Amino acid sequence: MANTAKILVPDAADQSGCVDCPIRHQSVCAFCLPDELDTLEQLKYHRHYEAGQTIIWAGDEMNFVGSVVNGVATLSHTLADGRKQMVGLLLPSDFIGRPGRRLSSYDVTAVTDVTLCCFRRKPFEQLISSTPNVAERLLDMSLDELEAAREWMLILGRKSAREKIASFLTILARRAAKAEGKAPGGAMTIDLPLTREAMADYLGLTLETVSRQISALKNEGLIRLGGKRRVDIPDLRRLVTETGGGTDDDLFA
Amino acid sequence: MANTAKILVPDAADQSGCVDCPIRHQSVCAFCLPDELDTLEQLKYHRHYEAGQTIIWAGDEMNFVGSVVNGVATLSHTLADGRKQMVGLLLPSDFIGRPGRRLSSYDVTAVTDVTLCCFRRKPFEQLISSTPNVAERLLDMSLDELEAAREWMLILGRKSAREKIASFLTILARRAAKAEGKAPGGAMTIDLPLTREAMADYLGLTLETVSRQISALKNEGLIRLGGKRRVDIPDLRRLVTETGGGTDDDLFA
DNA sequence: CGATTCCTTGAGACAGCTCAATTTCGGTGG
DNA sequence: CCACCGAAATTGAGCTGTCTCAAGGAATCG
Repeated sequence: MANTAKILVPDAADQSGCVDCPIRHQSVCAFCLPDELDTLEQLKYHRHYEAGQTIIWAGDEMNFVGSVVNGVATLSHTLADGRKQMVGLLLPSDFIGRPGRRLSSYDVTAVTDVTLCCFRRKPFEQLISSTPNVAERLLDMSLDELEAAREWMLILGRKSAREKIASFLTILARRAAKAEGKAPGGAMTIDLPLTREAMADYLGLTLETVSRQISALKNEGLIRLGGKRRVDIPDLRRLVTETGGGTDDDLFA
Repeated sequence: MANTAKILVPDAADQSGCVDCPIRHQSVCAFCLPDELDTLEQLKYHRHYEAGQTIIWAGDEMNFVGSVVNGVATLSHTLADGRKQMVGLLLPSDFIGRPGRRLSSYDVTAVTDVTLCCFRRKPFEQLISSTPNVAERLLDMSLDELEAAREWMLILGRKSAREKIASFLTILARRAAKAEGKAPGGAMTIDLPLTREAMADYLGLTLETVSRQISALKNEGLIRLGGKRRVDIPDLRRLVTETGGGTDDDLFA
């Protein structure tokens, strides 16, 4: 059930080559040479999931690995009593799955419609051994994720609710700027990919507290809301001031 | 200053070969063949730090990477106002530093006397390219650390103080058992490598709350204390019950 | 055995949680 | 285009777990 990808629409990317792939230069294949790309092209296949669908349950067998091509997905831990903590926010080019692991350690959920570029796990494991460029890129991506996780730990362990929200918005703003190839700063508008509840699961808060803090930032003019999901940041620098510090300090260093 | 390793005593391990190294089969060199070990042997050198010494400050230049041979070290983030969150607990065989990164992202501190087996960064980076066995092991270790960080995020974000303490003790017990090659379970005794304050920094609590929760577990007979640092766990299963669940569930699966 | 560091315990304050209405947004069908 | 509906978000009031501030007590080291 969990692995049953729903075909939403015929996918142009399935036909077109890796060369035109939107995540070509950020994903696990970023370092690949043209002939290596040809090999990948043989092995890859796309899967589609609707917003809200569970891609994999924690503990389920996972016979593929892959990259997010479009959309947003989350990794999360759930306790027996229902408490939930998000542990990964997967944007386009992020990698799902672990070579050498048969069972998923997390619940993986599509929060928007999602397209994955997948490889069956076994062939991909061979690929890693035979293609140093893939292994090297995967190591680098994993170390980036580890750093992000550790920054996140600082937020979870030591920041106030207000600082958590400010930090989260700043992270999104920075990622959005990077994705668009701009430098973050000044005035920006971001689209929240997550509901208040999902933000709460990200930040270790309740959805009510998230809502209250967002309202507070709004009332103080640090942000403006357009609908529920659109956030205007008139001055990113001022928002960063509210994060309590951390890596974000270097944002404008 | 930060990189000035203090020589405590002449070190036998400096003379003896990698073959006799206590972390030979867990560390980054675990997969190396005998001839590869010879190469490493040429490059490696040992450093010693006293308990309490800072090995590297966040932002400092780090011209080496290395493995913990003896002792315990921590990685931590510190905010401008002094709030601190530990983000890594490094035991023997754990790796310090990131290939390709010139500056340290964390404060690295020796909490006991520590011996590191080091490589200068540049040669090590070449080593990774030329020795797939090292690269592969490093990837695997990094992914293990990422999983540990994500488990830790669940603890930080969603668990109560009592559950945090129980989780922490359970993690230590499991690691200790693994290091001794035993299966965790039944009655165990562990040595806390950390002060109450360091435990608080690990768990995102204050030292007073840590102390109170440890006292509570003691008064309920879930643990016994021998001195400040020795903890008797009469029945690990019962302690696991108090962790609130998570990965620890599978401990006896 | 004295000193220092670490730990424990207490009392009061407060941030964030819980429970409970409303309100707003965004989509859907008339 | 408008009225309606359900999901998501907001806001309020009271509670509770953890923090803060403060005082004393134990372990470890010279």
